[in-house]
Amino acid sequence: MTPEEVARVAGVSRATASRVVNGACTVDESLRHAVEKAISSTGYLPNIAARSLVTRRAHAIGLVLPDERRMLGDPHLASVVSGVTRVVRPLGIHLVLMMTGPGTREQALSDLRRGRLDGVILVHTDPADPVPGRLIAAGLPVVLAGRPLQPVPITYVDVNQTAGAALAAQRLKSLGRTRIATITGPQDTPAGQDRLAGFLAEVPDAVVVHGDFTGQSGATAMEDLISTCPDVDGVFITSDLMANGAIPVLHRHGRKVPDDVAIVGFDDSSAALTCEPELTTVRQPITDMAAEMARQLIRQITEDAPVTSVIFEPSLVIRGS
Amino acid sequence: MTPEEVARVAGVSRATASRVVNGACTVDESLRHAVEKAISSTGYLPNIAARSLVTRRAHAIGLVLPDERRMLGDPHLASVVSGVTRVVRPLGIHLVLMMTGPGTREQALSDLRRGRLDGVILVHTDPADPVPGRLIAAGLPVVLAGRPLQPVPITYVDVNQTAGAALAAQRLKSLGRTRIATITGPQDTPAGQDRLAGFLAEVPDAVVVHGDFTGQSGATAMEDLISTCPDVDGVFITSDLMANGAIPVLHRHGRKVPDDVAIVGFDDSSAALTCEPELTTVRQPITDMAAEMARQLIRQITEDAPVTSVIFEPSLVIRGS
DNA sequence: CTGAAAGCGCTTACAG
DNA sequence: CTGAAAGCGCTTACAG
Repeated sequence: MTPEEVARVAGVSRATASRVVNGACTVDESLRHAVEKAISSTGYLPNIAARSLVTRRAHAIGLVLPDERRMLGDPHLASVVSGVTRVVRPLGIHLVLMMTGPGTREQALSDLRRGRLDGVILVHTDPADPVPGRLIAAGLPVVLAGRPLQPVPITYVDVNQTAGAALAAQRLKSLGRTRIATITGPQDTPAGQDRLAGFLAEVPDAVVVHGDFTGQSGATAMEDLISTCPDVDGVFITSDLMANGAIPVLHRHGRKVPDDVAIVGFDDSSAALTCEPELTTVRQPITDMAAEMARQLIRQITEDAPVTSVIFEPSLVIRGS
Repeated sequence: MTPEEVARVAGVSRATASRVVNGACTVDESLRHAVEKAISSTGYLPNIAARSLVTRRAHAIGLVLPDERRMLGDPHLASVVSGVTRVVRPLGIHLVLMMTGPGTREQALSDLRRGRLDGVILVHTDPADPVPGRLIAAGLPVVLAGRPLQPVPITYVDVNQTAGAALAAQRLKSLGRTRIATITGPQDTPAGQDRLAGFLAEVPDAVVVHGDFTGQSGATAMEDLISTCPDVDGVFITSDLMANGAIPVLHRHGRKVPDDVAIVGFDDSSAALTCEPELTTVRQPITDMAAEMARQLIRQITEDAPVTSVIFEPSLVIRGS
């Protein structure tokens, strides 16, 4: 269990034992072998705190999420965690989850500074939040999930929102729909803006009703839409969650999906499968995107890489709507 | 930034500075004041790795989740994280998320042993998984989310599943329903078993159809139920997710909810609100339960508390179904 | 109540 | 290639 023990059993010094543990290539083959044997026979596990103290690396990254209210019912969380875990786990890096609460936005910053965290991934950050700016100013490793509202020099990964919206438009048009509408996301977010702009570029005369990505807002927006534009026959609903709320409203008004009204969603989250019928939607590869965020963050930590952005291409998943 | 600096500015020794930082009560008031001033003027933040090295405490706990496939679409994750965060954050304890992947179940155990984690909360552990047993055997701090299938001496927190099922039964009976059924959860889990047993205790002649808590299984089970028992007028669906899948099937068969068939779910997760109509359901206070798990775990870590179990009472949330 | 000193378990120049 | 030694930043008996 103790490093001295390992060294003694292997007949070498502690320094050599340490070198073997850390995979240094400047160790004689026979000594390396002896040490490896000693390690497995003693069941030795190096103490991370001691290592961190000298290497100045915590081997932990933070995933900073919005508050509980905004996360509840969010179908992405598990996928994001899964994607980050996939790259972080093999490296022995811990993923620490920080859900924003009242007065705790500075926690990540402080953890970074005191060496408890090597970097952070920021999800759904409020544009008014000063913390990201301070992280960048301090030169600390940080990656954003999604393009920031203001163009700041920060690494982020996103899906090509505009292209996704175009995919939805093309689908609706190829179905021969002529009275087309869209239910938007919040217009103070890049995703909300881009999905609308991308759609209007393809369907300039689309009817626009505003939502905020939640199921509740999808239902309300659909009520609006039906009364404003009763002959609507195709709608691009810019999140699966909103589609989930909107489709029952159509049913209640006696419209069949997709016969009377065709629907295309956005996300391809688990919410797409709880729609009835199952939702045709624009797929965002969330898990892969999360994995890429982790990779970018680790690059920044280990080799202070330049600021970049990586954009994934969306695809259309055709189901029953 | 460095502890020497703080000590020098305050005109005391490093030991005294350290005592103030750690809130020792054996420090003269005036010195304490000087140190506090020096800390804030220098912006000093103690290094956690160094502290961990000597206190042998990582100030981090693990939340061990099932694999991605089982977590996808799980509406509880955000609530659990939120509840744990609520107690852990003020204590400066990190929450590290470990999503089980192939060949990684031992990670938590190894982290615990090498002092990277002070304890773990295990969620939805596979009954066949040997890891929990080894954790207990090693005397490591661990808390289970939900009663274990086999009675093992381990601390857990759960909801009173039987009482919850009884609540559902009483609701259906009070509505005057006479042809009552239930869609069960997996019968190899305590929750699945208890919700069925509790319901049958109240409605011995209930029709029983099996599900596995997923939306997909809810839909399938409801198809079965309608053909087996076309005059059913009330059903206890033992998870909100299953209800989410089952209700559209009823609509498709022309049954109105709740007029023709009344539905009671279980969980009161976000899935209850995406049902149409909104779901009447048995509420499990997941966030409070998660907070309690964290508290129990911390007690074990700091004072090796005895094994206990704490059971929360469910309540009925009446909505539109 | 306070300070000098030892020690927690590692890594890594520095000699050899 | 290898080992003796210093040092990472803390805490905590131990004297005083």
